[in-house]
Amino acid sequence: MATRTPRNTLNPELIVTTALELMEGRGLDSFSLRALGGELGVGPMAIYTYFRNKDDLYDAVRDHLMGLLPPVPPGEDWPDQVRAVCRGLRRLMLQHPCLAQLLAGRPLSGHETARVAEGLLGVLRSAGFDKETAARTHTTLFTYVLGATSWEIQMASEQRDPEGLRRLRTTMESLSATEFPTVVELAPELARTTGGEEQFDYGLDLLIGGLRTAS
Amino acid sequence: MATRTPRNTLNPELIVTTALELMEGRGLDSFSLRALGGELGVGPMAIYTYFRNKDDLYDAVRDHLMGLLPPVPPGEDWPDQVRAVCRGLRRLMLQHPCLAQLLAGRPLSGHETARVAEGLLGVLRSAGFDKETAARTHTTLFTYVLGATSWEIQMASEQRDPEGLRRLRTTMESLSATEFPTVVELAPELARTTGGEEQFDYGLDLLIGGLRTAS
DNA sequence: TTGGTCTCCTTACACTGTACAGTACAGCGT
DNA sequence: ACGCTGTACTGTACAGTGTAAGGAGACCAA
Repeated sequence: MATRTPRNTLNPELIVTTALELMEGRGLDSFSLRALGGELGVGPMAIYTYFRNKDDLYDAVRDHLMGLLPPVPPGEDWPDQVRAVCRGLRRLMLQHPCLAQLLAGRPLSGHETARVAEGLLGVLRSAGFDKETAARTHTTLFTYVLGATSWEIQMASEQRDPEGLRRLRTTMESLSATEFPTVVELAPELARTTGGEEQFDYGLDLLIGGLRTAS
Repeated sequence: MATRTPRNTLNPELIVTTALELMEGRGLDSFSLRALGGELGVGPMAIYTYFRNKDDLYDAVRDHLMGLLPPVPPGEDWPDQVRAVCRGLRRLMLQHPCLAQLLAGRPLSGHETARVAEGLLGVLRSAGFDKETAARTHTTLFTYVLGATSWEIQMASEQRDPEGLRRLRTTMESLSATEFPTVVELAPELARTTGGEEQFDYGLDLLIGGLRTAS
């Protein structure tokens, strides 16, 4: 008991931001309470003073990240506003890859998350959509962004990893051109459309186009 | 060493099907190689004779599940065929909830997975889409189904769990009606649109509608 | 009979989240 | 100034995890 860490070195905000740094630095999979405690100069159990368990900490980090989303730009027509919100969420997920896993693994909660939902729902209601259509559209857009961007992130990380790249190649080469002619024929296009803003906007514009003609 | 398990009790197919049963029974999160070995009457390390590691086993289970997807129904127009493929994948994910996590966590690979891609790409090419549009549309549809159905599964499991239900309620009640008027106003609709075939088809038809007008 | 290969076993290591109990300190009412 | 209580953090321990390393028995070819 020679050196004892002073009192009140910890608080929820510090824990969340430090946890976020670790998640982004070494990846969410190798994030552990022991590593977090080590970074904070504290034992792993100290975290439990502020969070009930690891999942609660995950929720807090997720909500913190959602707080970084800019508000909806005013004064544009609704398709541009919808585009802005969806692109913003995609950008945020790309800048913080752990956000994709945090969003996929647990149900939504938190103040900042509600703020984001409020923004998108407000746009849709102002555009004249009735309650049910606004809710349906919100869920559709959100799940599209989630699925498309998660996929993009995963593919990008697979292509960064040499082992993953080798796996992709051998997978492609093992496909018989007689059994899967279309896949083999479209291999270059498929490789090109596994991510990128262009691919994201393509699907987003399909949704918005469908919304336009439906209303 | 009184009783020794006989030789050749194991093979990849048996391991995959047994692993699948365990994942569906107790959930993918609590699946472990020790539990799998126990179910097979074998030590955990025996699995490594047939799979390089746990992720390789995941890939095999995923591909096995993809093999359960029925082929594309012939003789219909392309929107109905696209609907059939997407609905089929959703149904499969709902019947085997672990499939969602297996699809989200690792890149695609495997023979049966390629078969599914071949089916959808073939529909799109036959419908007259050019190579690039077919590839883009394929990726868009796939990521939409993945995101929407993963979300649906997660919300359903949250609503089954009493603790999760309580969490959802308190989250909703904690939202100030003055700060988040639209979210509070649309709470009933949002709760209704977190899943279900109707919600899934709504988004799917937006995409197909967008495709129709775009071409 | 010998040698090799295949299949499964045992042991061990470095981790994980977290339950439980203990300890030092701050601020309180008396 | 005293003792009490609550807070913040520590230490230890438990039940798990994936998997690396090496060993042992069974089969088969020579």
